[in-house]
Amino acid sequence: MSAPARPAEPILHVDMDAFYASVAALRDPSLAGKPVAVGGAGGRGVVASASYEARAHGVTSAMPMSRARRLCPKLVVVAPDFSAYQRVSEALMTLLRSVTPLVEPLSLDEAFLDVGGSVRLFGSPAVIGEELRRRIRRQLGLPASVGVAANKFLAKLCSGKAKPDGLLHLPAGAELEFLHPLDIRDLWGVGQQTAARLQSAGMATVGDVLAAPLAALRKLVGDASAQQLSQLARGIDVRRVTPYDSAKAMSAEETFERDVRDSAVLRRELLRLAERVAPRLRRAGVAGRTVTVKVRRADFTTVTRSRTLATPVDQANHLHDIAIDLLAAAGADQAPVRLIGLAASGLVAAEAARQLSIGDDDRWRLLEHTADEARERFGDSAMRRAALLGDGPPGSGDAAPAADAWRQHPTPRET
DNA sequence: TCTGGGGTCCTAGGACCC
DNA sequence: TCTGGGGTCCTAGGACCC
Repeated sequence: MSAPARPAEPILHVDMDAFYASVAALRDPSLAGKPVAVGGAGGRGVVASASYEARAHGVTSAMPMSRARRLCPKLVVVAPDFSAYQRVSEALMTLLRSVTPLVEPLSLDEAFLDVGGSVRLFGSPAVIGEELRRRIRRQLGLPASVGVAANKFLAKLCSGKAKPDGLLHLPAGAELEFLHPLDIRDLWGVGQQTAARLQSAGMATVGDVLAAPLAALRKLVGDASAQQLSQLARGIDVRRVTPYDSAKAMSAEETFERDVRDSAVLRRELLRLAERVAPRLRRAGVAGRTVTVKVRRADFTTVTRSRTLATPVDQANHLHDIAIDLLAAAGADQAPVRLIGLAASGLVAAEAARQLSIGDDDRWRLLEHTADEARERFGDSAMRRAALLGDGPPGSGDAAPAADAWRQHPTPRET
């Protein structure tokens, strides 16, 4: 008995349509058919997701909400609810995994599937794609689009062209004809800057990139991008569908409603950010070797300062101590600050980190571990630092003194 | 028009080692 | 006495993606 041949186009890209806006309409049916934008309603909010009715007025994601409202006066603005998206996402991924274990989530609402081994059970990739769309609609009540092609790049391109609520199958052999007339912005990795560079050299379509000598591309966009663009323009993409990839960094950041000059407020916000990042590190069982503070000034210039440690960290108090130093190094006291961020990267397994740590302060570890358990049981608001109690949202002005308790413990040494 | 938040990857320069 | 080249790590900045 011979196994069925692997189909020529085994890759699916499944992508929910206007995901956050669709979930909002599902929860509040009165929103159906209306122009809806999900995102920050504050002065500095941007659109995270717009319904197709809103898009008809020119509203797009990442657009400042103030501009979206001008473009579409009847726009209904809805605050994001990430726990709801998370629940829908988990149901979606479970549904996708019923077809193949080779599911690679790209974000909450999209994933690649390699269905090469599933065709005997479930039919051709296009048949599987249509069945998934039906089941997503029936079980989740939401529209999704699907691309079917020979590789990830082409499948994602197809799902984009199939939107909204459609499926596009690109048969093997038709790739070049399909790609040739597309805009350079359709190439993965070509954004505003790269597009401008390519255009300056007279390139407008994927066909133009295909015809360009590799050396010319290298001069325009650098070695790695040139190599990638050249391959993609030929419809070549050798990336495999990989079901699990460990995180490389974890971060949190906050844009203030009003620019902040008070460094005490900045230090307190760093504590709040450390309290968001540290539990996530521990939940994932990792610790960070490198800590980075990001400061965006009122004029939108962005400065980062980082430090790599001999001992990886996963405790908020350690993150905060290092962040305070980096904040000063970033010159945060020199101009009003618009945004502040904190990241842990160079993640290593926490067990390995423990063995590296010298003179570990066990009481702090116990304290944070206890806090983790309380959060697991009662939710994230269960445990809060005394220094942060009574705080309003960032930028609301009330400045509590920094907690002295934070200073009373050793900080991991630098390399 | 006035620009969120969470990520990944690339580039370039300098330190350091062999 | 002056000068190599490659490899790796670290830092800073930036482009891009959803």
